[in-house]
Amino acid sequence: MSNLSTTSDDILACARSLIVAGGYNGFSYADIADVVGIRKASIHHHFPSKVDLVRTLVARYREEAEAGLANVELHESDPLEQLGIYARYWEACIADVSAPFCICALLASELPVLPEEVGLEVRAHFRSLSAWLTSVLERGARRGRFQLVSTPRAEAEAFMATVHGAMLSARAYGDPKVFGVVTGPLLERLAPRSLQIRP
Amino acid sequence: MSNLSTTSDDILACARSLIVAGGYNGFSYADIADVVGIRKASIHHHFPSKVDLVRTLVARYREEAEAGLANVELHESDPLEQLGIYARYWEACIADVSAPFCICALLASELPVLPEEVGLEVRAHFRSLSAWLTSVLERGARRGRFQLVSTPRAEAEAFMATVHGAMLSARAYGDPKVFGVVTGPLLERLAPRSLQIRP
DNA sequence: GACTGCCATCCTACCAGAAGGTAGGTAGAG
DNA sequence: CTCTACCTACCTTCTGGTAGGATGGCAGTC
Repeated sequence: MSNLSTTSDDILACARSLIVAGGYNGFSYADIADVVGIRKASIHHHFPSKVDLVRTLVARYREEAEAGLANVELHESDPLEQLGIYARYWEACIADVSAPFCICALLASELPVLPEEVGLEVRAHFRSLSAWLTSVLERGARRGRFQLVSTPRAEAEAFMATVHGAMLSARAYGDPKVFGVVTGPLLERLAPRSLQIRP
Repeated sequence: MSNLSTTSDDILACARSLIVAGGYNGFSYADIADVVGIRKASIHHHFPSKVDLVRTLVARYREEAEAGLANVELHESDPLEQLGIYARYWEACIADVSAPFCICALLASELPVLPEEVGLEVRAHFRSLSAWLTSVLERGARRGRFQLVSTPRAEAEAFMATVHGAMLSARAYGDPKVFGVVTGPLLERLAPRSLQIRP
């Protein structure tokens, strides 16, 4: 039933983990070929160029992310819990070795040398994530659930930046726990104990 | 008087800006040769291998950073102002095009594919910066200048993560102002208005 | 069912250029 | 005479990418 062969997905999954490890210039078609068990040229059949590969990869990542956030919205209505689910999702990803970094955050750091088409996708993810966080914070503030120091937009940007920075620190220290140490108080601060008891 | 020729410094400065743009795998000896106006082979005279080049580059960066922080310590005794100087330093770097990213933060994102020797220097910078921030926050808390939610160490990690994430966001949005939007409230939060009037 | 053409997948074999790096030489300063 | 800084010329390996062929499944048609 799947309209895309498993090989194509394997290539994408492999490229994803390679990008997570070393960014756009940190891997080659040969690396993917080795892991997937296919010849270099065969990858070009599925993705004519490296730009094609990474662009579709990031586009799909964005879709998944947006679907994930929509799902959070669907199953949890409390803004604080929504942010908690988001933070704990990454905490889990970083704790097991599966995906210890957001590929868009990683690629954003090399934006100046990224192919334009890839860069556009990366920027779009930032806008989309920031928009969601802003809406959550806005709603939370309206309901008196959050105690915001500045505007929802600014708080959203700060939240996103801290999460991304926490990923970086966890990687730098080689210690997954750092992520939780940084992001835990982040939620705590948005909704101090006094607000924890729901009306 | 300088025990290192200007060429050597030129190479380092050039490599630095190239790394800021695209990380370890984002530049080549040929790129440096083009900019500095020298042949590829001549770079090998100053830095036998790429690892040598980047290791000394990061080592020097660390030295400069530590000297800079020591200097802050020397000229400003107020902890809040110290953090302010640090934050505004980066704000200025990002605002003009000079150095819109901390090379250690950038390199940390590609840590898994970095040569070990370079990785060690990068990690060392994180530890050193975190130690300084911790000491500043500790002192500030003792003096009743800061209102800390968690331990000085945790607050320091959060501060550092947020600054790094703010660099990333500024780059992703292509808008230097984002850095200030994120880091401004960060200081504001540590020392609320009520504490601003010094005893 | 057998024949046929088509298309997707994967292959071997190749290419040009870029990568990091080496060998060996020259010019000038001390 | 030596040492530093730089050069030309070259090497190997990797890079993303191409050309063209083998295989094999799946229509449609007789």
